[in-house]
Amino acid sequence: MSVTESIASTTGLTGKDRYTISEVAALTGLTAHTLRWYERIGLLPQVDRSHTGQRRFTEQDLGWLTFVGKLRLTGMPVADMVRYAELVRQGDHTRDDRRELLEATRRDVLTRITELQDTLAVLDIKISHYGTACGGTPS
Amino acid sequence: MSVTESIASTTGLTGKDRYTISEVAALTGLTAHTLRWYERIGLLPQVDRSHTGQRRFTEQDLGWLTFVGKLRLTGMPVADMVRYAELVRQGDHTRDDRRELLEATRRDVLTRITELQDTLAVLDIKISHYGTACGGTPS
DNA sequence: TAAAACGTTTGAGTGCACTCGAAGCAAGTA
DNA sequence: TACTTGCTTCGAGTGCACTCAAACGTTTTA
Repeated sequence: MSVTESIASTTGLTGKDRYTISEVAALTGLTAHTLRWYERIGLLPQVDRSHTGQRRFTEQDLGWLTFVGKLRLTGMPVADMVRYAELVRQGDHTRDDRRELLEATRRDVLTRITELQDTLAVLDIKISHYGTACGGTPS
Repeated sequence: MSVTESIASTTGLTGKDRYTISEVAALTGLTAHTLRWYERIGLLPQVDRSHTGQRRFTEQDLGWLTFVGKLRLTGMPVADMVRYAELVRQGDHTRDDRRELLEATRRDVLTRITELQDTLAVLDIKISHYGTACGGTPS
């Protein structure tokens, strides 16, 4: 979604409606290899093809990839993301499952934020020890 | 450090000063295999041995493992943790390097927290869409 | 038209962080 | 004494998420 928006906002247009694999690689930071792999495992829906069989990504695909990128940052396993993608493909009757999956993910993210803040506190303590000339062993 | 402290606070003693590998496994959640592997790669300092050659972990070791656990949560590669452990072993003249390493890690952690909060916002938007009966495709 | 740049597929390889198995020794228990 | 449990080492295996190679087809530029 945000990639789509940024294209729209920086070009003043809706943007092209078809992107080659190398364009998408440049936009997302993923490699072409990874994009093909994502499609193969079902993390990307069936990508449109040109008349010669080359991939042509839509803005929807870009939006989905941006979201997947965020999920990846949470440490969600690819298999779970594939599961979510499958639910989306299966249509409207999976809405409850999807919401639940997202809520579980949300809880995980909150936990991870807490863990990281905890770690941050430990790091600050250690760094402050180094800052002063206290000479303690950092264990 | 916190493991040591919690032992001290729950037993009212300083705690034993030597722990078997299975005790440490139970305390840290790591497997005995992993603990041996940590020592082998230099992530743990040389662990003391009993007269029969069995490992006897000290409270210092426990504290170090707790810290390593925190670093692991940040996604720091094991190789970097080994590097830090080496600096500690090399003594006081590596203090500056160590502080710098910790400060770089601190910056990484802050970045990751920001990323996660960003992801949280996206999740909240999506969840709110599911919460209301808006029927939009989540892409 | 020729060359380069980019695309396709399948299947195999890589790097990380464990994780396990096998073979064997040592201490404690019935 | 026999059994159980736990320890040792070494090297191989696992699961994840890519990552690459090979062989070939297509599109664009000079």
